[in-house]
Amino acid sequence: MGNEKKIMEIKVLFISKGYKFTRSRKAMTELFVSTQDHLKPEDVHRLTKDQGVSLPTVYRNLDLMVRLGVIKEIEIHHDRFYELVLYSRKKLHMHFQCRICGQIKEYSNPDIFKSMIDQRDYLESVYGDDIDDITIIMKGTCSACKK
Amino acid sequence: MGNEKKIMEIKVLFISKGYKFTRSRKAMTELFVSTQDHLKPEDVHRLTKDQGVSLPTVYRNLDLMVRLGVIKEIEIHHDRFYELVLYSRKKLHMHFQCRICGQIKEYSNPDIFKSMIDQRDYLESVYGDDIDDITIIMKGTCSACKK
DNA sequence: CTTGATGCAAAGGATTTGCACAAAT
DNA sequence: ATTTGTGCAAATCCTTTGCATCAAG
Repeated sequence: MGNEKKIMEIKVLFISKGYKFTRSRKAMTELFVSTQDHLKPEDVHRLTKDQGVSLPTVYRNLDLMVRLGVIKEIEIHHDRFYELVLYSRKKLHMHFQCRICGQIKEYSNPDIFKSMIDQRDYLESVYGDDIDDITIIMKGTCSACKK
Repeated sequence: MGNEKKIMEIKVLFISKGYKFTRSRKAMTELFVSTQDHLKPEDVHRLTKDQGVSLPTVYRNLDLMVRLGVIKEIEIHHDRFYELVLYSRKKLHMHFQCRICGQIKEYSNPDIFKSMIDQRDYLESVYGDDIDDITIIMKGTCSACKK
């Protein structure tokens, strides 16, 4: 799906829930749609402040976009990161952070995903809980830093 | 293994790495050995301050105990929790937090653990990274709150 | 127009640090 | 005796909030 179409759909989502699609929200939406990176609040601010977005507004809209299901928050090593999830259709996120270079990458392997879903179903039946979100954070040494 | 023996082994670990086994570290060690709970820094402080442990010291020693591998930190919903891991022998931690009551519980199911280890080995071979730690955080509605 | 959103500045809360003193080896 | 650890108070950092103003629908 093209970025323009995604942005338009997110705009409609905001409006359908009674929120305005303001200049700030447009700038943040465009940012998340156009990057694969995991962004900290300060990153979002750095990349949108030339469009007049203040830091409190970044925080307020990150919260809102999480509640709307546009982006997802993950916490690693005392930092918050946000990434677009609206089009990921999966409720399962698997990240790897290298202890040396600090870089975060996402593992998205269909076989593993399928296996994790099976495991979720099994855990639900064993413990009786409803599980609606799974975040997996792995740490270690990345292939580049191993050399 | 008895708690006394664990405490003694942790004491030896501190000393073998050149750290002193002070009153504060003893109090914190005894606390973690004697509870199954996931404790926040403020919890640790509340439960040790009558033994004269200050909040900065709690933070300093939590960091140290993580580095020594005595305890592990997990971050959920903007909170830090710590738990004893020295005797858990597993490098895999699976937690569930209920969105309603906020309670955290640990899933420790041997079948799932074995399956996750297999998946880790597979991911290492596919991506070429060394994975030494896996934290899984699941969210949803717990069996008690579902009723 | 009307309501919600924003910027600014200030407040808040958790975590960290400087330093003189205390305590463990 | 020597070196590390600690308490206290203050500083720092990230995040949130109050409020007057602005702008989207």
